[in-house]
Amino acid sequence: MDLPKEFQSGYDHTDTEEPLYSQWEESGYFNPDICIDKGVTEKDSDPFSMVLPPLNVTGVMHVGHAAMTTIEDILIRFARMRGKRTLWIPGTDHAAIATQSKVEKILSKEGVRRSDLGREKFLERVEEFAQNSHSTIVSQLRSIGGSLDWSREAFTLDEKREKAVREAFKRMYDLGLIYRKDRVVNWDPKGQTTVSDDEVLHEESTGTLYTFRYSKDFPVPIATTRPETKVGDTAVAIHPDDKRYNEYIGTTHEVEFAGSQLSIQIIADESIDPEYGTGAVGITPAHSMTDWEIAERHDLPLKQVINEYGKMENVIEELEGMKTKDAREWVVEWIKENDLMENTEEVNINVSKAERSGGIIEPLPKLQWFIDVNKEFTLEHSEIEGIDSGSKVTLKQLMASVVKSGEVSIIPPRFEKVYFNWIDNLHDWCISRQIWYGHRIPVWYKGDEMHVGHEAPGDEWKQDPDTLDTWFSSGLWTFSTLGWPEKTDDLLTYHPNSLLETGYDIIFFWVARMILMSTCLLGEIPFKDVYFHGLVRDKKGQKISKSLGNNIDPVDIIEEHGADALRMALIIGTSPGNDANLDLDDVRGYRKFANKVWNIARFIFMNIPDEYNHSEKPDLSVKYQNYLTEIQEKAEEITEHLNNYRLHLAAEETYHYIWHRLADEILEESKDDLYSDNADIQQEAIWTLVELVSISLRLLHPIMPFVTEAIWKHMPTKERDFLMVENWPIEE
RNA sequence: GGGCGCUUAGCUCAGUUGGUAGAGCAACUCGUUUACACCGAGUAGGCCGUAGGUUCAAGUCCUACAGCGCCCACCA
Repeated sequence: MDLPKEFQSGYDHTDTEEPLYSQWEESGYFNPDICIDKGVTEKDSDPFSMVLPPLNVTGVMHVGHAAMTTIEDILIRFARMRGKRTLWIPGTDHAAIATQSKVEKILSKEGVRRSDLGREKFLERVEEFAQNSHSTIVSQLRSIGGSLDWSREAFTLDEKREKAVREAFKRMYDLGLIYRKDRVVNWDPKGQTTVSDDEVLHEESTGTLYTFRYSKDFPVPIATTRPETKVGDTAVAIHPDDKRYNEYIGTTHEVEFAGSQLSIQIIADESIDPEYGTGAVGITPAHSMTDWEIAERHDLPLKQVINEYGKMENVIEELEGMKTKDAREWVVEWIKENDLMENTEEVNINVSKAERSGGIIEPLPKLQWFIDVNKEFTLEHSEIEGIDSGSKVTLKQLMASVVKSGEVSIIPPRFEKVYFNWIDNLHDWCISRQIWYGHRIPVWYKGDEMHVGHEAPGDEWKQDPDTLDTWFSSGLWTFSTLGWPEKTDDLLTYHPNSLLETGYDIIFFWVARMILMSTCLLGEIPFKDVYFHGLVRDKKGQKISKSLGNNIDPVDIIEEHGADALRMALIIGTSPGNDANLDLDDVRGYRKFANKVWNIARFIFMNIPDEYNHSEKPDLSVKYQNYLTEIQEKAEEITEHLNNYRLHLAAEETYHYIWHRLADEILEESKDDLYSDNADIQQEAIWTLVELVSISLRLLHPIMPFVTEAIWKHMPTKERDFLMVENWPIEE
């Protein structure tokens, strides 16, 4: 066969990949409905659905995103070729705090603060920024070859998702699961907002543990690392069995400490460790989460002495307005001057910081919105294994049970432990934020009246100024992208999702929250399988970070070596849940592989006789029959690997077969027959080789879609217009 | 304080259910005007972290230990 022009030399990804992606897109095959219309997918075949973890509109993609997209695209293409109704929904996440602080940083370079602009103007700037990021991200997803259904693209902050958010909020409020209360929250003084427990990072550090008494006649010494908060104490707690102090339980003492009049009750609480410090803890209900919980149990009064800016308040004049750090020194001095200090000791402490802003968390009492994870409610409708419709459940129980029963299965399974451990320690989720970018809390106030719903009941009603934690809307993602709360066909067909593929770093933030939302609101699991991939590190195994300057831009790699090569490098040598290193030498190697595949096909096509008809199968000698049996077995193995999410093994097997078996051996062993004068022998050889390359290309397509599709255009065995919708070599 | 992962060829890592070790890269030798130098043929290189145990058989299962890394946890 005469080779077409583009086939006369080596493979060049630069003039292949972009046009191919456009052709795929124009074909409509990324959309399962069109696949059915065009007859490449059976109307009643099994669905296979997945969402792309929505990418934050904070910036551009990095190699980690490229790896994620690659893994998902491989599984999606595999499912599509197996004839499933395959849906993969793209989307972006507004990433509230992250995006807002990014834009604030940009503005600060212009010398502008958000308060200078006001809410509306500021939000315009954020949206402009988000829009730009979005365009970049979308083009990056395309360049990697992601076969996403763009017609269903979603954004966590678009109109449809807003509807879902408000509906979810209202339903959970009506169930009593969302409540508004004054309680101690993680306050980030730098970001000027609350954050959830999961957004707080604990850093090891050293500090001083001060042991002292409030006053000379106070019966028990206490120990603390934060003396400045002690002006807000309302109790001292001891263990009920602690013989040293239990005669004082139930007594109240009026003391004057650091200029403040304190009324200290001595109470007994099981949570106190008699071994630590003095065994007596000064309880500061307003400025410590655990103290607040103790205070709740004992109905203790609360006294706030630190404000939202991390400064002292409600204290004597000398301290008023002082930063906590300076106040600590002042109070320590006061203790010493009054001869109350009994001991000081260097100890390890944890410093709690806000994940995004780096601000040091100040626990403060604030009126906020929460999701109650322990409250019992009636799950009206349930399709969850082991939980009947109408059962009394808590969110914690729901979250635990679907994983315990195996209805949601986690890969690799070791992450189940991590998940359960998180649930065991779970507290109510603070969902309100004081930032501007995000879903406004769907609650309106008029005087003492409150309305929860989709819109304001009237003109005089004022909406809550706060916004929702970004993970509230992300938690709805598996069904908000399918049209919920409408009962759409998509929702019926594609929910629960078949698979969720994401990084293990967001197991709590996102995976757990999706399970919470879906089980609660739909009475359904959000997905059947969860596959966790690891982090992508640099060649030396170092974490990729700006400060190390080892950032690798996937777009640069794609331009230089091609998306296929990058995809292969990101898959081979990795295993589920483990971090992987990306070495550019590997990418170069796989680029060679793409060229190799190209040349294998070129060689075979060159040797196809002009009047060739592949449907006329010749009689095959044992040698050629064996080649076919062998590839069939290979294909079964590879299929098995893909079915079990062992992508790295599938890729390796495919690579190895094509290069070192098909090219190095089979092609060489067939050359004599190809050049034979005997037409039958020639026919036998070429027919088998065409068959082998046809199967090979189909096996390789999910992993290296571009080069395989480019070759497929010239395949004599082609049944459909694109390889991406051809049948997988192994039937289910 | 609790939990998890890793430790296998010079480097980076695979090794699904236990059957006397694999890949890529690097190195070395040789070859090639005939699909591909983005090539081929070949060579060398490993008490599979340490110590025990289970088993006919262990890189693979169990126990302990060590080094490295990670996650969770507000001992005030």
